[in-house]
Amino acid sequence: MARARRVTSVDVAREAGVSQATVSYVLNNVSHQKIAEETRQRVHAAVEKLGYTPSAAARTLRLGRSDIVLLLIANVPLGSTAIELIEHLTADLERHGLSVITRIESGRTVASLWKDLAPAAVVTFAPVTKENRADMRAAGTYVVNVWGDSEGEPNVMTRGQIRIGRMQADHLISQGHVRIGYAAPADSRVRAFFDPRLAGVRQGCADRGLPPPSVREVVLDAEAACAAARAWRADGVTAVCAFNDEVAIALLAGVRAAGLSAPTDLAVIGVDDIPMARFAEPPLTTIDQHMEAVAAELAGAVLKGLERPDARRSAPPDNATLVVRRSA
Amino acid sequence: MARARRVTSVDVAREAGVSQATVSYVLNNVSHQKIAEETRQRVHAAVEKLGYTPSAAARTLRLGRSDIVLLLIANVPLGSTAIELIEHLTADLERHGLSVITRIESGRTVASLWKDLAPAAVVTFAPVTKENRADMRAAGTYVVNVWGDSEGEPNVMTRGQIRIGRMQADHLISQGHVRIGYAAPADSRVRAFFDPRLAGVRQGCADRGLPPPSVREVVLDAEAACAAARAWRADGVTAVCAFNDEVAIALLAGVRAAGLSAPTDLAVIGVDDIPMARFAEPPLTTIDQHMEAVAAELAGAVLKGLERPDARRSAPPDNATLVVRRSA
DNA sequence: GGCTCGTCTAAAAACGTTTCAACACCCTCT
DNA sequence: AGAGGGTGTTGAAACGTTTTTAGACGAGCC
Repeated sequence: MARARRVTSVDVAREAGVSQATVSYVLNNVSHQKIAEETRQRVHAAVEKLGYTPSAAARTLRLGRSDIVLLLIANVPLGSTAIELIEHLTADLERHGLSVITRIESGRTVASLWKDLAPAAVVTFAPVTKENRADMRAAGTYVVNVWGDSEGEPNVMTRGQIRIGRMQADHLISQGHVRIGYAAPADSRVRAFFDPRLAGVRQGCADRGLPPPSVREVVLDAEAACAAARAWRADGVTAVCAFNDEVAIALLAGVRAAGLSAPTDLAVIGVDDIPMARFAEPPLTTIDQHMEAVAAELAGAVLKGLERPDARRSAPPDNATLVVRRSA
Repeated sequence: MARARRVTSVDVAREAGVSQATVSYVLNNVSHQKIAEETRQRVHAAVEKLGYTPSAAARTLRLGRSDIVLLLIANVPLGSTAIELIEHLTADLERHGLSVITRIESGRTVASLWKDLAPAAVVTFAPVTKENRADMRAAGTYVVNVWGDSEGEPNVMTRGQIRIGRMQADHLISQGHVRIGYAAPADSRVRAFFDPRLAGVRQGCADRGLPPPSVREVVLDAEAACAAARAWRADGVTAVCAFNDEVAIALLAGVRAAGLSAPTDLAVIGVDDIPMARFAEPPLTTIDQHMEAVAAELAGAVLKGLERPDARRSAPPDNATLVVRRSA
């Protein structure tokens, strides 16, 4: 038995007793073409009756562009926070007819995939070379920078991430700490988020007239973390902002290993509020990001870039909350 | 300035002095059509010279199927193990001209995305309804089941995951434990991997004539884990296989909270060897999965399903290693 | 009535592939 | 000498959209 032929727009046209062109006009809500209300109804009825779904391939071929938004993600573990962000972003854009697709990237294979998909937009959570970005733009793909500072190009997430660092610093300072440390991740793949957060901490210190934070890398290893804790103590640092909860937890382990205790000897604050933060010894004080707000901002940027009429860019003021436990 | 026109196969044909059909035959290595070696060379030279890349959209339109492999992932945190699996799978399939794309799925929107992409294959790390699977198959998409038991349909990963559970049990038994427990994850979204691993543990116990494992859910919460630890002790259980390292670490926290100590009162073994396993108190004994082997097996299944000529299915015998630390 | 004008619909031309059917050409066989 | 059978190549027809261009129709105006 032959595979059932696909329902095409010409079938719909026949069913509705109109031409293929009219079907297209109706379905795409073309503005420069007036369609009689009654015709419109008939077309929609036919679509419904036949169960018509347009062929994305044909559409892409004709338009030279698909309805796909490509999310490039670095090959780094994705915590529940990241997953949540992706999910909200997917849902938000889906609502506007855009299909979000993610690609875990380690190498330089972006180009070929991009050519294959001809996506409407690319969101870069992973590093993309400047020339790749230029190529994409030249071909009409809208590129949203999330990764790194992207050499002067605007970066949507930066502002929010600075605020996160700022909140960390503010909390520690409000507890009376004066000499602040910053625990950087050893994994360079997460620099994208690390830089702005550190900037936020710097800002926080500067605004209160405190010395800039003392930055150290904390490897996820007990001895290394222990050494770092000791070094900070030796510098007179009494509280540390950690890049995220994982780093914070490793550091807490180091603190214990050094025979010190948190928060009296060294206070520690993380970011993300991962499930395990509760089990840390002591339970970890941290910053909980509101991913639906972050996602909404990102989705807004994409829609604005695509010049969708319904793109309303609402800057979310409250994208994070402080969760006070016992470590700071 | 008008956007530069795309280089098409007709340009290549003109440059090489042959017809479009010939270009297509050469580039696709069509078997039923003989091509003179000299012509073949000319075509390749022209492709090179003009920098021709075929339009995936046109190809998809014509063939009704794209070169995309869609990875459906549950909206669950992806540890480095999972990321590694995805990366290897991507690389493996890329080598065969297939583009891997992942989709983080929480809802039922698979269908629309699938229709848009017309992927060659779908790999389900997330639940997909039976009828969705049937639809896809009917449309010619090859579906690789990874999630759950999929109602009798073959599942590529099951065998390997059973082996993981088996290894956990074997280690504990070799240490002299007789009454074994199984710490199940509270998150139902990971059942796909949970069921077969538990089956492996059951098998291990049965083969040595031991009673079946006592299964308890361990929520990622200190008190809950503490209660679970006590309950197991009360049942005479002396060692527990945890679904993964996170569960194991939570359980270890529970053991400490209960005033017990591992491994003397309760031995614990995990799966995955996540970075944090080293910091657990005591350092966690666990199973390290070899993701390149697992990915290779998965890639083999996909290629076999697509009937690619170069699909060689090598069953990897050694997909995991025991990492002995101090918790068991 | 003839004219323009506005509103609506339709025919047809792309978009860039793959593949069927046909065709030249040369060689061999009867 | 003509038929038959590979070889290597090609023209043209799909695939399912969107969009341009043109046309039909009725109404209003001189």
